[in-house]
Amino acid sequence: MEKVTVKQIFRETESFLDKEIQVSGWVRTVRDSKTFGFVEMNDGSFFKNLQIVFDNSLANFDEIIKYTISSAIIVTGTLVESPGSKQPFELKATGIELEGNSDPEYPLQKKRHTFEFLRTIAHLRPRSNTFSAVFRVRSLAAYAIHRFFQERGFVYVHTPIITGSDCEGAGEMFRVTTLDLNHPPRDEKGQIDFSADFFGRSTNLTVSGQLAVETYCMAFRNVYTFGPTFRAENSNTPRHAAEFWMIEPEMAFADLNADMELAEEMIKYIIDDCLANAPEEMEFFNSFIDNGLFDRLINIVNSDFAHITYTEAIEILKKENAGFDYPVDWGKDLQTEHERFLTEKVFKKPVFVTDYPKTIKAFYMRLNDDDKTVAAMDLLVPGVGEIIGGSQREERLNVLERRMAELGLIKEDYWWYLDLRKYGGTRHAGFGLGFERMIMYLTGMTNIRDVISFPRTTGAAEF
RNA sequence: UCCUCGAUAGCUCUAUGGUAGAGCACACGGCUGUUAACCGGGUGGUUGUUGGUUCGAGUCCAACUCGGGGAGCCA
Repeated sequence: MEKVTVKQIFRETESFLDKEIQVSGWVRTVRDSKTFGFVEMNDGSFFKNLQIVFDNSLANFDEIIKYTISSAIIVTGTLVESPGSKQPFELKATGIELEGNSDPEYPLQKKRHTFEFLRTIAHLRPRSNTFSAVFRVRSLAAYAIHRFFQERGFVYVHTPIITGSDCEGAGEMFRVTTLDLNHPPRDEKGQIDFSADFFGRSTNLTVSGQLAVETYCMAFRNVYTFGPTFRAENSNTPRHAAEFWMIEPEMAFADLNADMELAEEMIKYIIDDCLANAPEEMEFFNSFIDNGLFDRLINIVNSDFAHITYTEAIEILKKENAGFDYPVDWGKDLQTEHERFLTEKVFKKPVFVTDYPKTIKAFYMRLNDDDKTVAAMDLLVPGVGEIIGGSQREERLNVLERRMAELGLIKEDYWWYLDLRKYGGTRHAGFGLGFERMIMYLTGMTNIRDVISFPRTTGAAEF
């Protein structure tokens, strides 16, 4: 007898109709009557459940009607067209075996739970509809991202998780150490002596693979990283986690315009791919999580992203004067309320904001001819805000060294980074995409804790 | 870190300062095509913790703990 998955049954129904098959999975609910009953079963291969019909001709009928939610079962039977309107077919069971019982205290009920409660049972929540859909889409989106870059000849580079450079400059870092924290070795000044540490120096978890991937960019032309990053920021919001995944492409012989073209193409590719390959999940999100989701995503795919410079953005915001809590002034960074106003009220679609003042951006961003702004871009999207930050990098050694000096950075710490400008440096550009923020945008989920399997946030690392 | 809201049965939530409640889950009974099945009766409580006000506190006050939302920072 052929063992099949629920996904196969849904995708190739014709080849299984009126045939005897075997399926296995977990009970979602049992509805029983005096002489017959229904088991709703999910086998993990597919978002939707399979309805199984059984009656008291089965020897273990009395046990089956008592199966608890999430019991593991193996079912044999014939796939038939269903008289019910809620499903096209059902499995008429000739045998149902209990593989593993589920304790009656199983905490997931059939009714709705709050996401807050489900976070406390992060080991069980993938069995719920919402999380089944979220993590299936997360997997597909990751694959789509790899395919997008691989199809374009980008080389996937694994940059280190443990980094010896304490100069990535993207936020607070987690220290990595094997020193005895109760009795750390001290130098003559009484400072902790990290030369006695495992790596012979102070090390941290990476906050960005960008500087490292730039080195491979100068060898492979077009490259990308896709891996975990860590920020020890004490920020407690629905959009921040201490451990999250980031995609960072980097292109040689490319300027800021090419960078933005790549970002726009990538966003559209991921959306298209998930709509095509996870239609049931996306339908679920549109119906139960975010009613405007399809309209928004289709609008993104079909529209050209807007482009404005930071200076133009400031002019628009000053003219609109929409009662902002924070003042709008050239030289100050855009606040969340300003970003959302631009993308949600002014443009009503994704918008690239470019050419920020050099004083509010990182040292490696390429200085524009006006000597005041840098070739940086942020992509703002309705609902989420900033989803991508990128720039053309400063390839001119003397300008880069001058910028570092202005910001008080020590040249010797960046010796290998500066070497790239000495040995055949070229224009190059890249960006960073927060993977979880992309998933939030794709699914309509509003809390980052609900798109990471086991989220790590300030004060929370259960599981 | 700051501001703000919240914490009552396993879950989701009601309860004017005066007897602790419902739906779901769970166990039991009923029902010949159910659809988060339905119907019946049943089990289930240190009201987050500590202290205070009061004849009397789930309810009012204070601190703490945990959680949500907003802000800062960012992806």
